[in-house]
Amino acid sequence: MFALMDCNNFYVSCERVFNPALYGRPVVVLSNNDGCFISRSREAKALGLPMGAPVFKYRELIKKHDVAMFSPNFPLYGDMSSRVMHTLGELLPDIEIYSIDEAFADLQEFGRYDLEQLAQKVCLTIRRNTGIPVSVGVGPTKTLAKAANYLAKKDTRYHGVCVLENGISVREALGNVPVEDVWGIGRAYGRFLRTHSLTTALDFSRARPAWVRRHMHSTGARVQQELNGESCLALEQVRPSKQSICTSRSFGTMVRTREDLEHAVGSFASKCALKLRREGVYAGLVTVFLCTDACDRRSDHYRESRTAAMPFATQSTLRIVRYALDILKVIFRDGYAYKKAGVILDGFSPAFPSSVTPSLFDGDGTSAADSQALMQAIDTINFRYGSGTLRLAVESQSGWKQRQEKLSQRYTTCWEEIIQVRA
DNA sequence: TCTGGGGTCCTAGGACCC
DNA sequence: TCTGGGGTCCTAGGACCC
Repeated sequence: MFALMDCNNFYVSCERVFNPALYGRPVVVLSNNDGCFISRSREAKALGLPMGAPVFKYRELIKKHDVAMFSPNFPLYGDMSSRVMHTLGELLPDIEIYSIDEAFADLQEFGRYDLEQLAQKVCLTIRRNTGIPVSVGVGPTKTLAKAANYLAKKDTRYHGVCVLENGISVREALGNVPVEDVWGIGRAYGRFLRTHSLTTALDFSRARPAWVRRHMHSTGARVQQELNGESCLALEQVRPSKQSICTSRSFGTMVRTREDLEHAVGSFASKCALKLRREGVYAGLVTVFLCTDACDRRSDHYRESRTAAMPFATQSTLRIVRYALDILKVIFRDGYAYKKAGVILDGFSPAFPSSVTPSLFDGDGTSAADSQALMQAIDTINFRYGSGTLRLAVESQSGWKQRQEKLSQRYTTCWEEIIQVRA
């Protein structure tokens, strides 16, 4: 059996832990740039604020019901996530951290336990240790555990825990899961399946396997097998290393000059290089993209991206930023109001020096080893004294700031912003 | 008249996830 | 005025190899 633990409206719950006045009130957390809703409390959902909807369309409703809004505070959510996962790992030793707010657990060694009780213990302990409310779904496959979790959250009768153990309870439950909400199906396939009168997870599980494979390929076939109790997806306890790394942002106000875009793209490239070093891999390709506002119907649009192959794979901020800025020179067009830009790294090699061949004719005077030591020194200083303590001149926020008007404190990761308690 | 068979690698596009 | 950011996997098709 597998369990899936999922935090309830995680980002909102993180804000509430440090601001108890928010309990019982409608609360939302916004996307970067304060653009749309990415986490909603139960009260906010009840008001009809949809996931992913732009904030400006709901101004009146927000004002009328005094909805509390927050800019996203990822340092806080990341730290709270690791606390939740730590507690979960103490209760259930074999876990796969699937996302910032979800983890699977293999329950093989709990064969003789009452799984319902075990799941309840998980909820209570995580709530007590971290303040974060969670739901737990249990089933014979990961996909069924996901479906169980969906029901645990959706249907209040389950009180946050749903265990699908025998064939009958599985079938009953799957009849209550809309087909597009099955893990791995999604909106597009959901629409397609509905045109063939397959509206629930149960309908889909009973469709002809050959038909499913023809229209939804191997992925769809696997989803169906998993729904029918045949486990195809194992617990992945070691996270596979990343294949690409991306840093991109929308701008708070339009960016028009090349200089301002250089500040943005330089900052994104530098951030990518840092992520690359944390991942422990070397990038061979740099991509830069930029675009005007796709939602703006009055102005001309321009979007372009270009990829450059670097002469050898690197982790160096200096090199990666230089290549990114070179690409920007090529794709930048004067006269447009840019809304968004980003940098992507891929073409990874695992480790230096075994699989990275340095260039014999590399002309910038720094050996790979020197640049390695330099990056390490910069990272150490920035870790100790705060990110951005040492940075390139081009990394600057001038001209491309994001909107971030409702930011809460970094209560758990920054001494200056630690919570204050009055006696 | 008539033109094989078996591969690999890469990319773009479309789907999915959180 | 105003619409996020960061990932994965799969397939088809083209270019190339012998």
